[in-house]
Amino acid sequence: MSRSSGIAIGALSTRTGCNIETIRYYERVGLLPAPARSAGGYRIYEPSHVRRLRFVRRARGLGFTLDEIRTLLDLADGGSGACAEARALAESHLVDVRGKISDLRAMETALAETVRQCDVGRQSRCPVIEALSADD
Amino acid sequence: MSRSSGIAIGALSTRTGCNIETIRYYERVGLLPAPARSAGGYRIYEPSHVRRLRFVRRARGLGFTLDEIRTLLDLADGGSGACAEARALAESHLVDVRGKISDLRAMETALAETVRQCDVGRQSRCPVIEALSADD
DNA sequence: CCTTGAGTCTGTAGTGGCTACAGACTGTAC
DNA sequence: GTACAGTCTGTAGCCACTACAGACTCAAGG
Repeated sequence: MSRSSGIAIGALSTRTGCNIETIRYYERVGLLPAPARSAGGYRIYEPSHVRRLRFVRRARGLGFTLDEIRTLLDLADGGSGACAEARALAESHLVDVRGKISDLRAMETALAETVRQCDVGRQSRCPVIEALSADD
Repeated sequence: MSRSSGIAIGALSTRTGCNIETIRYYERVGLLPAPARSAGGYRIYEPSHVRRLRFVRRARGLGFTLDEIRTLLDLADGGSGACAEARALAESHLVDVRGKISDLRAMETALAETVRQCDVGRQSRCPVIEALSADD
C-alpha cells in the first residue's frame, strides 16, 4: 500500500517556483490546505496542492491580493454562478492596475524631466534637489 | 522676545498634507529633525521643518524610498559635488519605475484578455478561473 | 479662576506579503 | 552508523505607514 506517496515541501517549492517559507506562510493564512504529515512530521503534498499553489502564484503574478485570491479560490471551488463574480473581481482589479500604471507614468514623466534638466545647463545648483525643494 | 513662535504639529500637517502620525514617524526614523518643545511638551515647528517635510513628501510622491530620501537630504544639505550623485539616484529610480510600468502593463494585458474571454463565449466554465488553473 | 473641548503626547500593535533566522529534529545514501 | 541535506516550529524583521488607548496641554468663553 501507499503507492503514491506525495511530495515534500522542497519538491513542491521547485515545482511551483514558490519559496518554502512562502508555502508555509500560505498554509498559515489559509490559502493552502494543511497537507498530511509523515511519521516524523514532514508535510506531504498531493497533486491537488500543486494545482492550488500554482493557482495562487499565477494570481499573485497578476497582482491579486491574498484576500482576492481567497475569494477566487472559493469561486473556483464553488462552481456555478461563480463566473460573474470572478469576472467582476478581475475587472475591478484591472481598474486598480490601470490606476497604478497612470500614477507611475506621471511619476516617470516628472522624474525624467528632472533628470533631463541636469543635462541641459551646468547650473550652479542641482535640478534634482531644486525640484524637490520648490517653495510652493 | 520670542516673536516668531513656530507652529504645532496639526498646523504642520495641514500645511504639508502629511498625516500627523506620519510626521511623528518621520521624526522617529530620522527624516525630520526633532523640533523644540513647548513647556507642556508639544512639538514646535519652524519654517525649516515645513521645507524639509515638503521635500520628503515630494520625493515620496515620486516613489523614492525613505532611504533614498535620506540620501537626497544629505546631498541637499551637503552642497557641491552632490548633483552627480543626486542625478544618479534619480536615474536609477527612473529605471525602477519604468520596470514597474512594464510589469504592470503585462499584467494589464493578461487581465484584460482574461476578462474579455468572458464576453466572447458563453462557456460552461469561467475563463477567469480557467486561466488561473491552467495545467502547465 | 474654572471648565470645556480640541489638540497633542507616548507607547504599542497592526497592516500585507513575505523573508530570515535559530535550534531541533528527520530522512536517506553510503 | 553516520554524515548531511532536508524539514520542523516559532519568532522577529522588512517597508511605510496607520490606529488606537489613555494621559496630558492649551486656548477660549463664562
